[in-house]
Amino acid sequence: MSHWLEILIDVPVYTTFTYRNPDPDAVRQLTGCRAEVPFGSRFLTGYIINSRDTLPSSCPVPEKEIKPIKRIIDREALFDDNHVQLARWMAGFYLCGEGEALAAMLPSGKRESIAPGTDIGDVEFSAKPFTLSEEQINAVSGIRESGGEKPVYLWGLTGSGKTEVFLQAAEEVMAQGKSVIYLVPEIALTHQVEEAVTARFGQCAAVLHSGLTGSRRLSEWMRIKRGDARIVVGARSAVFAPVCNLGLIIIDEEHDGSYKSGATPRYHARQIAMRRCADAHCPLVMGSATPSVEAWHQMETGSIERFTLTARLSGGAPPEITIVPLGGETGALSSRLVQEIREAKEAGRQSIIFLNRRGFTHFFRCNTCGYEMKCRNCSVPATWHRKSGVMKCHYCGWQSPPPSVCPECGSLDTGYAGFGTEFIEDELRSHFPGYTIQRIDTDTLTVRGERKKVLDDFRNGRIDILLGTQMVAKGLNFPGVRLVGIALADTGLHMPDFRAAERTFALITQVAGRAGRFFPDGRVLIQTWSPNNPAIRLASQGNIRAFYEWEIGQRRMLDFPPFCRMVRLVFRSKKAEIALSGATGAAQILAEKLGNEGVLLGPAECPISLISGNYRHHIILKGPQLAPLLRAARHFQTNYKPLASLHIEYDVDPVNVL
DNA sequence: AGCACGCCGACT
DNA sequence: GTCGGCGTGCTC
Repeated sequence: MSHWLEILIDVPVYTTFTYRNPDPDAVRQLTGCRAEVPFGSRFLTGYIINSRDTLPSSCPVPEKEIKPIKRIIDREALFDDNHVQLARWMAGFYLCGEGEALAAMLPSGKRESIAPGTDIGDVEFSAKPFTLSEEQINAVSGIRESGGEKPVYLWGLTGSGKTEVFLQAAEEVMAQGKSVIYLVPEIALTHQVEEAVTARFGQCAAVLHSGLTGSRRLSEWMRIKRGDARIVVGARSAVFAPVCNLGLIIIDEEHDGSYKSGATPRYHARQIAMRRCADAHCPLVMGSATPSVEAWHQMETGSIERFTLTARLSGGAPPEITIVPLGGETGALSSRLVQEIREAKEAGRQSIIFLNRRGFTHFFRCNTCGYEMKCRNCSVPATWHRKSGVMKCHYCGWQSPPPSVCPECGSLDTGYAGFGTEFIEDELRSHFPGYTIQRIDTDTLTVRGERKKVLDDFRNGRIDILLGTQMVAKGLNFPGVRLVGIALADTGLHMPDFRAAERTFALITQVAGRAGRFFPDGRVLIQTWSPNNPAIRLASQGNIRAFYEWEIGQRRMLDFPPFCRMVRLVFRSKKAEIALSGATGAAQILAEKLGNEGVLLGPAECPISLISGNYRHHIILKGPQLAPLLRAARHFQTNYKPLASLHIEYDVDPVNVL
């Protein structure tokens, strides 16, 4: 009966397209299905958002020139009007096309990049119903009573029992016939939560993340859509799960940066969750030991309800944390750290050594002329990987043989500096020849399932020292660990990014949480060049409140979030002049449109001015209210068409500004 | 985004 | 004389 189909397409244009329905008499629901459509000279996937008998007045094309769709892809609808409404809102909020927004929500959209992660963790909770502490009971009723009015936050250290509260709240909501979305930061952690959720809720659990194969993802999606699954565990994009009758969204490890999408549309799962929960009038609960500064500020000002969990349920005690100032030692491991590793082993216990930097050494430099080797395509140093014998770029993967003399001046007086995990591994082996030592980072893990084996070995005591990057920090719990050593706490500290302190603090606190969860004698050593830096000092004192007070003071003083909102525009081009002139021209238009409702910073080179051969300049719009910033950016976006060789990225509420 | 159309330099 | 560079405009 419907002759015309309104269709969204995943291209950066800001309109819907109208197509002819080749089979208007068929009785079949087309809205919510995908279709293959001719688009210019090619065929693309389109999303049917409406079907109607009269031609939409907005359609600029004469009736006879409207093309028919080629075929319908789906047998039953993938999405409904809620998704379309959400996509419309997202497109406005995140400055993208509606088709791009819808495509990002659906299981068949462009694949999100897969974050490197571990593929197994362990389960820190049992499947049985729990006996909850008083604090936990209060938190559960807080969630129940929040009724969607304001989000609830569970603030508590690792092991304080957040997960049990989440599961209890989920159970209550599901008992009322409603559905739950349970977000975790990365695929690695979905497995352990999935196991717990499946153990508790059986077949009504589903998983959704970009690591699943397309068909598996689609079948999980449809199970959820049909109401066969009522609790969904997943990473960022699971916030779009098509649950029937949404009753609760849980965001575990809320502070984690992977909730922010790194590609257009650059949405934040927390923002989407707030929107969905507000629409559904249902509770939103987040949890972390180290909340984002924004969330903390909202707790202080009362727009998020905080519940504090203090009890350490696993029977351990907070670890003793010691700062080891660097200097005066040769090598990467201080004698203090070496001594503590030995003592742990002699006590029959294990150590974890953490360093957030891969490779052997981070810099190659010439002591004569000051030359520093950089990636050819990116403005970042090339890292020496000794085992594979190459200099590598961690941004674009560029590789080059290591120079034997300075390529600039020919001097033989060259050296390496800035050690990585590979270097530490070497040093550990020479200090502890009889110990079993295992390194875990993206360089050592090539075979799928290898991580699980290494982590199982470690848990079962077959490894004395586990060494690695973030991978050893997130979500893992090992009963036998006595010592956690942070080889260098400073790595993220000096990044030219207003969140550097926040990230450093969170990372140290999270890593420290790996020690002493099951024994009262957990120890953490933090090696650093900056022992007096507030992020490091306060993390070592376990003084979380003091850190937020200090950091929020800094943000207030410098007028950064949460005291302002930001929209960032990145102009990139293979040609430096085009990136620069694009940004300069845009700045004029934007500044004029913005008026006095915000300030425009830049244009300036991005801190990482070249990535994969693209020169990058940016502009940051900053102001007390987001709406005027969005208006200015949207005005620019619609009225200004850049050269094809210039790419503009829009980032609303950016999480990093590199 | 991608792709075609269209107008100016070094090649069989 | 042509091949092909990438600037420009459009996609129902």
